Amino acid sequence: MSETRERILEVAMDLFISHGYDKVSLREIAEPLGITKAALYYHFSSKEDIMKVLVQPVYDAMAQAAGALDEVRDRGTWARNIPPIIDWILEHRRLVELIQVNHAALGSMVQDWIDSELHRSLHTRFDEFMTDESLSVEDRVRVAAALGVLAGVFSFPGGSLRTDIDPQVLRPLMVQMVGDVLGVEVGSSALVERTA
Amino acid sequence: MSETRERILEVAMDLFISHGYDKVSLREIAEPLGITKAALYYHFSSKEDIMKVLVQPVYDAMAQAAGALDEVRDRGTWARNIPPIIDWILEHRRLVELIQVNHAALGSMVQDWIDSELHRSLHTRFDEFMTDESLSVEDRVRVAAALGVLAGVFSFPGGSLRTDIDPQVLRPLMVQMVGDVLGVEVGSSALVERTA
DNA sequence: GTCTATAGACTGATAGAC
DNA sequence: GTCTATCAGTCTATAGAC
Repeated sequence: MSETRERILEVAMDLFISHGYDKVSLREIAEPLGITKAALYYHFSSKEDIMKVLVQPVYDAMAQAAGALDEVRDRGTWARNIPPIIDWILEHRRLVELIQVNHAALGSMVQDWIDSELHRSLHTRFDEFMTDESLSVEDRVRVAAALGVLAGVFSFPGGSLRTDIDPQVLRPLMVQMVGDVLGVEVGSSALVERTA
Repeated sequence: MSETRERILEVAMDLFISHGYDKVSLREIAEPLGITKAALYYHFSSKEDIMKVLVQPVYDAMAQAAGALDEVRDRGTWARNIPPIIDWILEHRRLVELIQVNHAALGSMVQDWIDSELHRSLHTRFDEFMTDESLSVEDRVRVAAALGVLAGVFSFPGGSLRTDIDPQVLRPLMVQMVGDVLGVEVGSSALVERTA
């Protein structure tokens, strides 16, 4: 892959996080790279395309995670799949930030993407889960809250948590907290369901 | 307060949540009200002013909460103050959504507001908290995660949780989950203390 | 691969009539 | 309080030279 293309993605990632997708112009992305905005169109078909390429890994990961969680919907299964998810998040902190900050911008983009590709099935799957009457309200709310924990750690005002804290310290804490919220033991080795 | 002004705020709230602040034009706000965008400027000094008026209650509430939490920084104190916060959130779900969705847009606005008013002290207070070395990393992370729980319940993809679930059902669940994350008992005893 | 130049559209905001 | 008309600015995207 082209060297310039990579650098465009890096600069775009930084600016989309710090200023937000909508506020960033193509001129602002091109300038620090020493090129003009017109040159960007050689590497990407549109501004939205840049964002799409950036967040693609997230949807890939979500599709994979959703697939794993699809078959059995009990807390034990969730618990088993959580540590890898947390690892993924810790390795892609910037990506989590990108999505968190650009909630609104991504919202309208996904509306368009949803008509094609796997986004449709992914969106449907999450929606089905949250409206699945065979699951208790408590279970569904707790899953949403667990995702809130994972996202919240990186979106706290001030941002000091994002940068200052060692991932090695953060990981066991996150595992513990998600376990607390889901009401299950999510040990690195032992996976014992906590019967309430 | 003017009737039209109220209706402008309602329409703006809806649109800012569903499409995002940046994507909503003044024309789109005025049209459903049967007026032109120029008329908006009689009621508000700018587009940003509309947003500012909408989110003002949040900062007021945050300032109040921060004041209460300022004096004693132990988990017991946090626990005692959580139920009222949850009540506030449940009564202002739309407002939480508004902030959640427009993270990026609000970010750059707050940058400007911070030079004046109480926003500066509020921002400083949160930042101090998160970098306070006298608190353990675990405590700080858990507080951030607890906020993630509160926000996460309302920002889950699909939005079914936002609308479908009865606040009366949600409240004890949220109290329980925040307690789980903070590692404290936020039981019914604390609820009784609450002044309705 | 990158440039200059420009099209084409939309936006927030203001001026002034009623 | 609301209107019409308009300004000045910004943006994405394209055309075509090099």
